[in-house]
Amino acid sequence: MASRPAPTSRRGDTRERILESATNLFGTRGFDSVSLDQIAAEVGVAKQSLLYWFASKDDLVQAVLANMAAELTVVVEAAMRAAPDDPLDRLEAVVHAVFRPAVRRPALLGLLRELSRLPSGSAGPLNEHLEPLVERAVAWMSDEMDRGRLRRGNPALIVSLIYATVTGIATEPEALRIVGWQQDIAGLRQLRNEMTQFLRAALAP
Amino acid sequence: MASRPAPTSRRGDTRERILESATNLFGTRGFDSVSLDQIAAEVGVAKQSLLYWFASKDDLVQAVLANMAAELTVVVEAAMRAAPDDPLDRLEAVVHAVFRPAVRRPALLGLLRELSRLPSGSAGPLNEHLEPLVERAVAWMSDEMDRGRLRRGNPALIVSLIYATVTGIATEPEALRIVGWQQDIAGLRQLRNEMTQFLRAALAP
DNA sequence: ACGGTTATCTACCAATTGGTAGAGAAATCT
DNA sequence: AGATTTCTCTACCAATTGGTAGATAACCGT
Repeated sequence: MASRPAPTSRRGDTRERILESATNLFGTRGFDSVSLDQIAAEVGVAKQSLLYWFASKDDLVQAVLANMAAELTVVVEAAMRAAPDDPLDRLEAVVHAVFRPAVRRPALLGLLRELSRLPSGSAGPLNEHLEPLVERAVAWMSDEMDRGRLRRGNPALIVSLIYATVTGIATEPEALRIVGWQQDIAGLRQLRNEMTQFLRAALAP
Repeated sequence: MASRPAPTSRRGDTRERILESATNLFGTRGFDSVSLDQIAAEVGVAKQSLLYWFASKDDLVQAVLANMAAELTVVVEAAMRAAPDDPLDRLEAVVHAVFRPAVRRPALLGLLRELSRLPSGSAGPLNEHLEPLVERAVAWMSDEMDRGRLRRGNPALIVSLIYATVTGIATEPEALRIVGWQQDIAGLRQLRNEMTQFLRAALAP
C-alpha cells in the first residue's frame, strides 16, 4: 500500500536504481539470500536509503514483484495483440517477446519462480495481479483447441507446461552450460529457434 | 571427502534423518534460506549434532547434493535399462520414473535447480558426477535422431528443453495451483499423462 | 570392570541480519 | 532569506547466523 512519495525526486533515480539491483539480485539468488546491505552496496548507497524508499525488506520484495509482473504483463499483452491470428504463430510471437528480456535478465522469470517460496499470504496480492493473465491464456488455448487449431488436451495443464519449459530454460543457464551451450548471439538464436520448434511440435494439432 | 564414520551407529539413523530433512528444506526453500537450527529443530536434535555428522553447513549441502545425484542416477539408469526400445516409449518410461519421486518430493529436482546458485566451484564435484549422465542422454538422443526415430534438432538443446519442462513442472506447484490444478491422485495422473503427451508430440519425428 | 570410542548435549562467540533514531545537507516553498 | 520538506547519511541495536569448546552419557572390546 503505502502511497509512494511519488517520483518527484529532483535528480532522483535512486528508487529506480534500487528496484533494478534488487530485481537482479532477488531473481538470481532468492529473497532470503540477498541482504539489504548487498543491494545497498551494489547501488552505491547506504542501507538506510533503501529503508527510506521502502519501509522494510518485505516492502521492497513486494515492489520488485509488482514491477516485474507489470513489465511482463505489458510485454505479453503487446505481443498478443500484435501477433498474427494463427495460434502457433501467435504463441511463437509471445514466446519470442518474453524470451528476449528473459535470457538477458534471468532474474525476471527467476522472480516468478521465487513466488512459491514466499511466506504464504505474502504472495497473495501478486497472484491476484497475475491470475487474469493466466486465465485469459487458458481460455484462449481452450478456444483454439475447440476450433481444432491446437492439439487437444487439458488447456490449464498445457499452459503450465509451456510456462515450465520457457521459464526453466530462461532461468537455468547451468542446465544449458552443462550440455555445452554457449551464451553468445548465435547460441541465443539457436536456442530460441529450437525452443520454438519444440513448442510448435508439442502443440500442433 | 571426509571419510564418514561409516553407518555403524548402533541405533543411529540420525545421519540419515538429518540428510532427509535437509534435502526437503534445502530443495524447497534454498540453501541460504534454511538455517542449521531449523534443520536441527525438524530432526528433533541439537544443532551441534548436525555439526558432529557434517563438519560444516557446506559439508551438509555437498552431502545432500551427492545423495540426490546418486538417487536420481539410479532411478534414471534403471528406467533406461528396463525400458522398451522405441525412443518415445523409452523417454516416457524415464520421465515416469523420475516424475513419481519428483512430485512427491519437489525438493529432489528443486535441489538440481539450486545448483546454479551455489558459489561457483562448490558445484564442481556434483557437475562431474552428473556430466556422464547428461552426455549419455545427449548421445542417445543424437543417435535416435540419426535413425529417424525422433524429430531432428539440436540434441543438446532438446535434452535441456525436456529437462526444463519436467523440472519446472515438478518444482513449481504454485504454477499449477494458479491454473486450478489439484494435487490429488487423479490430478497427478492427469498431469503425468498430459506431460507425456506434450513431450511425445514435441519429439515425434 | 574399565578405558576408549561414539554420540549427543549445554554454553558461548563473532559476524551478519533487518530495522530504529536521529543528525545533516540540499532543494523547495513562502 | 528563512522555514520546511526531501533525501541521504552515521551511529546503534536486538535477534539470528554458522561455528567452537568442552562436559557427559552410552556403548564397545578386552
